[in-house]
Amino acid sequence: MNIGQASERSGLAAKTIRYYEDIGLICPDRGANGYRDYAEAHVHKLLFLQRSRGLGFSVEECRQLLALYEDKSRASSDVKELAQTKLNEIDRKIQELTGLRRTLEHLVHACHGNDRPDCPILEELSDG
Amino acid sequence: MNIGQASERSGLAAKTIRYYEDIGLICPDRGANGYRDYAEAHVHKLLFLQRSRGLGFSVEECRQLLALYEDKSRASSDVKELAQTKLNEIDRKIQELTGLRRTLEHLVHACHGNDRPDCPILEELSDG
DNA sequence: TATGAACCTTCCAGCAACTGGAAGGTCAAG
DNA sequence: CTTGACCTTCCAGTTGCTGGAAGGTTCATA
Repeated sequence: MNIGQASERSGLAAKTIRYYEDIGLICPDRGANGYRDYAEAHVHKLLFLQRSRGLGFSVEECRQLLALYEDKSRASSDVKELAQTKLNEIDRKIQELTGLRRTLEHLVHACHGNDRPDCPILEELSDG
Repeated sequence: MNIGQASERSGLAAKTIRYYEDIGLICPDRGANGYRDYAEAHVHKLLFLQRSRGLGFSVEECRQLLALYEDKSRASSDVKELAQTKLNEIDRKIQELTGLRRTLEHLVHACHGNDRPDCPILEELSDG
């Protein structure tokens, strides 16, 4: 199938699929007209990428996961380790954002938000 | 003062400060030797930037906040709106990450993580 | 006075992970 | 035969810096 359909099937933009090819993640055949030609296996791989990206793995991590996926002799502990690391990262991000949220909410609350120029948000940003 | 000290005082890397100058956020004087020369007011502005970036505002949003800060006739509601929008964004991000976290934790839990190749994480990524 | 370290300058390139657009080739329908 | 929807490649831009090269300045010390 052409890239348009592969895009529709995988949920990835055609541009993104070409980019993944550029960086060596996926390599479709080519038709006589030079068009890329995707088989089911390719779509499967694209979906794998779409899902793992959606889970917050970086493209490089996706490359590792894909390699593990295709390595029939892999140990599941390798995959688990990758996922656990990512889980920890996500936890850290959530904590950071939650802290931010608290501060910002506090500021928004303190600001009366009217026509007058005095503003606790700017004061805080200015004076720490 | 030179950029090195401005960097130390503001907590921003010298490179970052030069970058902020490139994009027109801050414009120090220059000494006879061509060195940048920062006054207290500049350091103040840099600290403002450092704090607002730390609160998750984009550089463009920081530019707006800075403009509001320097506009003596601004309304505090303008600032509050910006902060509220950012707060909503942060909320959305937290929710998204929390969803991710749940999924990933589920997968990590389901994977026995041993030497054998069968792995629920890869199965999920592969088959959705 | 010379020298060396520690500053400072500009410019160019690159990171992630795409996205947009230009310029052009191909294909199917009417 | 034309129109419009595809497809191709290539180049540039996004965000927010960061690293490095090549060179100028300043200051303390030998």
